[in-house]
Amino acid sequence: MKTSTLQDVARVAKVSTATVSRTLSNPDVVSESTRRRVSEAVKVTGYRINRAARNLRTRRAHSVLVLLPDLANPFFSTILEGISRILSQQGYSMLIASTKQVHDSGERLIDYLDDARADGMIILDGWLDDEVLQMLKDAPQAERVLFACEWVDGANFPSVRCENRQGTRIAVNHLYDLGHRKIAHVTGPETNVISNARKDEFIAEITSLKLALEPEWIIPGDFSLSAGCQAAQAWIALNDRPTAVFCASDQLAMGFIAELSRHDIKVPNDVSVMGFDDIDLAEQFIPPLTTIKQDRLMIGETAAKMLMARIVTPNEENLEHAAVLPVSLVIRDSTSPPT
Amino acid sequence: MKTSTLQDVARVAKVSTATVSRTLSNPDVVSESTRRRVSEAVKVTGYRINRAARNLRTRRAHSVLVLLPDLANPFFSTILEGISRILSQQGYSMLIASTKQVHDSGERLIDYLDDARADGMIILDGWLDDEVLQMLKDAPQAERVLFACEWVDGANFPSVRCENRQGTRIAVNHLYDLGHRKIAHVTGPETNVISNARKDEFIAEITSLKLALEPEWIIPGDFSLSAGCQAAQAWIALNDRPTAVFCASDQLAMGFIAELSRHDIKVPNDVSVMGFDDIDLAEQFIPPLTTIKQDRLMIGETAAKMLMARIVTPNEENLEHAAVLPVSLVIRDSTSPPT
DNA sequence: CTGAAAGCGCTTACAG
DNA sequence: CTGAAAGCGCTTACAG
Repeated sequence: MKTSTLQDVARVAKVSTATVSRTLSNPDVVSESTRRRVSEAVKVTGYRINRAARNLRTRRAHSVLVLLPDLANPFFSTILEGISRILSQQGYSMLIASTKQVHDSGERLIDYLDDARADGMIILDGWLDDEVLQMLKDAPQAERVLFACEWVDGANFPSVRCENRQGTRIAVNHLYDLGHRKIAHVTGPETNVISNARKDEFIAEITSLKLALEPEWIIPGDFSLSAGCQAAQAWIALNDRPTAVFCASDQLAMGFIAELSRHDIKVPNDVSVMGFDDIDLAEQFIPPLTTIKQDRLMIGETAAKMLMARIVTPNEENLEHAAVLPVSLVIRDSTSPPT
Repeated sequence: MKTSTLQDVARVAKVSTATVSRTLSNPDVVSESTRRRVSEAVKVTGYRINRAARNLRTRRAHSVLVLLPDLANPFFSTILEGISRILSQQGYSMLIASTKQVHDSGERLIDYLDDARADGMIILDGWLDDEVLQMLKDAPQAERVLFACEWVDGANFPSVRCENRQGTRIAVNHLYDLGHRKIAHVTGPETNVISNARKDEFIAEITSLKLALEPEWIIPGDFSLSAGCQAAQAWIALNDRPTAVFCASDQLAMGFIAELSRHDIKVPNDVSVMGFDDIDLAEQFIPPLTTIKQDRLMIGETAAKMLMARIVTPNEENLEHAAVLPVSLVIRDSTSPPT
């Protein structure tokens, strides 16, 4: 049972391959009777288009690369779901790679675009080497590279992100409204744009609320569970402990709380803790986590739509260049008035 | 800056395209001096192979589809990492799709193989329709379809899975050794092969240990957090509550514990609870979860290696057909002797 | 509305 | 060791 080609269909339908091709991709331009004959022939032969051939001919890979920092990070799964939904609607496939593996295999990221494996890429990694970044920036394909969640200050890549600063203000004000006046912040990684946006806005908002802010109340972290544990130790060691802690990610908050619980410190009774992201587990955590929700499905869908627009109509004038999506406060049980 | 082709390289190196192609794919067959000239020309022209062209010519997609039930499920991320590692070593790309999206887009799963989008597929979804399954089974491409974690009773697909039955015995005996004599089981989905393997073995082991087993002690679930919550309510409602509960997944166990904590029932003081899988969060959960660890990285790597062997040498006689990987007991804080 | 023909960029027998 | 040539399976101007 060899797979049949356009030729086979053409022979059975007694038309040219050109006509079969048209019937399949643009049925309106052929006559009713031709359309019927071709569909019949397609059915009889069990024809499936050969995408490798179509890709070569149309100079399109019909696929998009999604670059993750780390495949094992569950933060990204819902974003992938959103991306994949849009791509698959448009007949595109989703290729996945992690930065580390691309690097280890000796490839350059730009190769994916150059060698016709992908028509564009969505980068979810804020940790690209300057060298890699420079290479992307200089390439003519740069306009088919889009950042989601992360972005690059100074570079002109299209991007999708959430309202990091507004989310931070909402978080601080939630704690303030509960009555907290001494609020600490556990940051994400020092050199990360998201992390810095949240940290800067945290400081700005604390200042504008005229609250005290000791330098030790900004506790350095890196978005991970284990950094959250370490941050908790730092908080425990403080003489003058803030009554509330705003963590730059849910994972940080969970690690923070887990470590506190090992020291018999109760959340929210002894200290209020909140996160950022609203990952799936935030709701099931004990206590369920108060956090700032990012709509990750929408981030994924928006990123895919913006990229597809650039792929399909590359020279369009008014392409959306940046989307900043709203966030919302989700109040659960890890925050309460200070006691 | 148009991308250059083999032709361009050939022109610069003053050889034929055939020679350039050989130099790139099989350097040993060309002369030293040719090799130098060609590499030089490749550098000068910035040549990148066009994979669409190569794929068409070699009748290989150089990519593998990984099918997930649900992109948003973090259980799979480490498996993907393992798969991707092996694929990328061999110059293959990883395509990701979810069963639902394939279905919604009106495609058939087998199309991915038929239309030259993928050379093989790894299925991580145990929920395929009978119809879809039948179509895969009958297809000549069936030998390039491999199941991982999940498998299909009766069908002859190659598969990779962990020692579900042995893991279950280890779990039951861990609880038994702690002194528990009344042990409940929260199952996975009713029609799932993994779930049933674990349930059947649970019953067998309880029986062989000559322990009591009331019908209500087998609590139906479906691997999810929320099913775990419901199972906890069922357990709470029992007159004669088992002192230990073996859950068929970590997510179930976490939901179970979360719900108990809402009712002020302490784990492990009031009841011991353990899971299965050892997902990333098991360690950070409160209390850290005792569980049976599946090495998901190894599952992914093994699956990819087995599939690649079938793709590269399809007619090999002694291809490995099934791999069953070991599991191990990870003792943390959610289990203790009964009080 | 339809067909003949060129060509996308490679690889690979075949011949030398 | 190397080259000329065919061909993978499509799509798309061009001509009618």
